Order: sequence, then C-alpha cells, then structure tokens
Amino acid sequence: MLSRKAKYAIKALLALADCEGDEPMRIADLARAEQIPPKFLELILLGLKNNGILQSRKGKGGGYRLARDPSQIYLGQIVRMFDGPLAPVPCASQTAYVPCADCRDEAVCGVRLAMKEVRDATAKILDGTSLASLRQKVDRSTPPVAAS
Amino acid sequence: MLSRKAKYAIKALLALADCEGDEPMRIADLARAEQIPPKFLELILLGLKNNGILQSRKGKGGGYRLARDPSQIYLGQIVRMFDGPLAPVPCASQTAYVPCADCRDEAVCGVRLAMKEVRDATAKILDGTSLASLRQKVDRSTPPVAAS
DNA sequence: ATTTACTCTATCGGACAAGTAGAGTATATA
DNA sequence: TATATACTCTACTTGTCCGATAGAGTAAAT
Repeated sequence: MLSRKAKYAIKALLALADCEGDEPMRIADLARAEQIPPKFLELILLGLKNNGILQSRKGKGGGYRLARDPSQIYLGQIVRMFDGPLAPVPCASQTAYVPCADCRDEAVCGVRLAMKEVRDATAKILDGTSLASLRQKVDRSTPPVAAS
Repeated sequence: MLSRKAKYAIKALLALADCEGDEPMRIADLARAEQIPPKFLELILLGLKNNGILQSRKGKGGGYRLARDPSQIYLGQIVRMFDGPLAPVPCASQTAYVPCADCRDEAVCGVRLAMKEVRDATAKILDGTSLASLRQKVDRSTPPVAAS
C-alpha cells in the first residue's frame, strides 16, 4: 500500500513539474491545487527538500521548486523515501536487505523467490519512471478531445 | 508490505503441497516445521479453510490438507485474502476499485497511472504463480549439489 | 468415555499512519 | 529598520491495525 505521504509527494512533484515557470510555488497554493492538508504537505515538502529533490526560498515570493530536471526525478526514489523498500518482504529487498528470523534456508524459500520477482517488476517500473516520462504517459493516455 | 499472515499462509501451503501424502498435517507439526506461532497459524489455516483452499479433519489423526491440486492454488488469491487488493492505491485496483477523494480528474492522475502499472505487473506474477509452479522454481533456482 | 485436534470469539499491547499545533527563523520589501 | 511573508522544526494526538495469545467449545476417532 502506498502511503498518503508518498502519494501526496508524487502529486505535488508532478504539479511542480507542470508549472515550468521558474517561480517557486507556495505550500498553500500547492495544497489547494492538489487537495492536500496544508500542514501535512509542509512536512512532505520538507522531507523532499532534505533529500535534495526540492529547493526552497523563504520569505515573500518564496516557495518550493524542483532541484533537478523532471526527467531526472524517479518515482522509485520518492516511494522509497516515504514508504521504505519496494520489496514486499525485507529478505527480497535489493536496497535494504534484511534476513527473516523464521527461515530455515533462504535459498529454498518460495516466498522470497516469488516476492523477489514482485520487487524486481516494481523496481523496474518505478525506477524507470521519471516525473517527465510520467507526464508524457498521462498526456498520451488521455484521449485527444476537440477543443471546445 | 506482505503481512505475516500472508507470508505464513504461503509457507504453510507450500509445506502441505510438499508432503504429498494424503494424510492431513497437524497445526502443531506445521507450526514447528515452519517456525510459526501455533495459535497464530491456527487462525491462518482456519481462514484458508473458510476460503475453500484447505480441508480439515477433526479428532485423532486429523489435521489440514489442500482442497485442490497445488497447480490450482495461486499466490494472488492467498495474498488478496489476507492483505487485500494488490494495487498500491485503491483507485488502481481491478478487483476492488475505489475512487480516491482527493482527485480532480482520475483520467489525468499520474499516481493512478503509475500504480496501475505496478498492480498489473504484480498481478501477472502472483496470479500466474501456483504452489506447484513455485515449487518448481525453487527446485530450479537451487543449484544442484552433489549428494553427500 | 476419553483423548485428540480443529473451531471460534475475545482480548491485548505496541507500532505506525495521518493529521494538527505552535513556536522559531530567514528573507524580501517598504 | 520594521513588518509581513513563508519556510523550518519538534512535539503531540488520535485512531487503526498487525501480530500474537487465551480459553472455552465442538467434532471425530478409538
């Protein structure tokens, strides 16, 4: 399950990637646009900043903007930052491997083997999807509508 | 994250699939073999029985056995039974779709789009892996060792 | 009749997610 | 320099759910 934090983070980042103006966006505006509790979003954006994904400016005219190009920000990093490893079980994680206590012989563990497949598939998707490519996908998946 | 319940369930089912003797296995034996708290396993096996995956026999010589052939029991069903839908967000679920409150326009939601990919990949793996095929995979992935 | 083993309900502690509150700090602008 | 603006940070609350345990009850074999 994706946490609200991760979900909100991705939504906010997509919004920031969209408004390509170099002007930073305020927390309050972002919160209103994406229907996120403002104080909660505050926490999330702070986290993103502390992980080098956002830059901030204080004071009047301040706010947040992306620290890198949208094509260089991958969902995998965001999800891991808020929700931890992608693998459904710690013993199947690549980035945060932890053996499990109950497990006679890991090499013969069916759960681990199946979950490793799930992890690999998930990682392939999330580490291969940047804000930029996700935006493109959304555009492409939306059927073109005649201008009204 | 896979819950302990789902994990224990898969391990227990694999053990039951392995000991192909038609004799039922007792909770206590299964618990010992797989390092699972017995009373906890009890709950899990009961759940599996109530979902038609196991059969039970009471009294002396009783215990649990698979209700179907191992090739007809898929991980997807087990995981969903204990952990709910596979999709990381409810709005990306196929079997238990629920729209999310915060979402101006679902058709344009990048989170949903990306998570639908994750769900599809996960479902393809888990709904395509039976106890029997998982067992084969384990056998194949274990490097053949000279008999000692 | 008695032992064995599953059946079911209730309960508990602890962890963690989601959200809130409020004091503090840096910056732009008048 | 004064002041409003807007980010920074810590702490706390509240509720939910997971993992696990306890114990009384029921069915079946011998």
